[in-house]
Amino acid sequence: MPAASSERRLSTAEERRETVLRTAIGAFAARGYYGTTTGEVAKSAGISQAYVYRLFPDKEALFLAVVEHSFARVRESLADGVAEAKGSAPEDVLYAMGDAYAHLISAENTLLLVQMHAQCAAISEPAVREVFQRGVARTVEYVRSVSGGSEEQVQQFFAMGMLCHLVVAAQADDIDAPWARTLSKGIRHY
Amino acid sequence: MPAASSERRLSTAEERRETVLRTAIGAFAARGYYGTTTGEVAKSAGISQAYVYRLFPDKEALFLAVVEHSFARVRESLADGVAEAKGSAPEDVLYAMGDAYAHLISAENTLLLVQMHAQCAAISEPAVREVFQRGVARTVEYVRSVSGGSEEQVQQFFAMGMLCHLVVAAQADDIDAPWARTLSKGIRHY
DNA sequence: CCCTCAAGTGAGTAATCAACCAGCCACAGT
DNA sequence: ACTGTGGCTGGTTGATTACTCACTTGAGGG
Repeated sequence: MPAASSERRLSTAEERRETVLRTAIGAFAARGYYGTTTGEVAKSAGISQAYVYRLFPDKEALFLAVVEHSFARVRESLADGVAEAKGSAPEDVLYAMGDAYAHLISAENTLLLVQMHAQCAAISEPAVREVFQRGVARTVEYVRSVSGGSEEQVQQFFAMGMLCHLVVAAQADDIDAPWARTLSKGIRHY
Repeated sequence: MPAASSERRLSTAEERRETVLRTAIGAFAARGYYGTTTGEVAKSAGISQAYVYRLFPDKEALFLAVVEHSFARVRESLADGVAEAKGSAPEDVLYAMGDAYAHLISAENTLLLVQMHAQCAAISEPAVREVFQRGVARTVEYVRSVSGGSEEQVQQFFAMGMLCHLVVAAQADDIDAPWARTLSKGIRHY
């Protein structure tokens, strides 16, 4: 397919790389860095396993790209949230971002899962740790700057985000028990 | 098998099982369920890989035992904290438990790491999810009952706990940057 | 019609994994 | 001294893994 009208045309190899990236999020979401095979990634992208290695130098580079991509998507969605904030007070902006995040993780919960797995892999994979740190750093600074919230408010925002991870992993919102209700109280999910 | 003289004496096989359990925490802490081999577990316990399979039916059962054990240790340490609380108001008790937890994860940070990995493995391993749910449930109910805190207070307690996971994974307390200070603010570490 | 070149694959390889088995060895009971 | 038993291991297996390479296919240009 020739470039036709689009000016910023990617080469087809780069297109492939991007589709692999998108589908690989779904693959890594289930069992993380160690538990996901390059064969599964290939299958989810509809290409041969060998071709994964033409597009990415190795499994690690692939995973790093996936992690970076998912951090970027999260920040995008936070930005969408800001646009819908009811006011410009920190509380309004933070609330709107929380809402946007809640929408995101119910629409594409794979992003949430990849972030969890990245956090785990960061423990003993230095390259993952570096990317993870940068991702967290950028997100924290973004939230701080766009909301103008205090240190405590920003910290609280991320503490609630982490609580979401726990709620999802323990499937607390599918369970009707006091402990589950206590953990998920006030956490919106759509 | 005769009980010999001591009634409280464990059979040596069960002793072994317990030492394997303790050392396996360290092994799984690094790379989690999928990334840790039974050979590594054996090495950390100083036994042969084959003997791991005499003590535990399979890798999954071993990991489940490790997860359960680490949840139990966490609750133990929370209980220790309660004993040192300055008063009996929910705030006092919760603060004391937070302090005990902070001590625990700096003395044996492998526990924290195993909990993180269990949380990740819970996503796609039903057996792990079950054990993880039970562990979280018991801990939440323990914190609630012993502190007498409100739903919000208990939730807040666990949100801060989860924030600790993030801080550890991102090594935020080793980093001198605004984002890192914002995340770790008020989180005690010894 | 042939050449080129990039996209894409089938069939491997060497390494590693969980799990198993046959048996060694120290020691307790007789 | 003989024997059984439980703790423990070396050696192995079949499956799976990350990664490689020789090869095919198809489009475009001269």
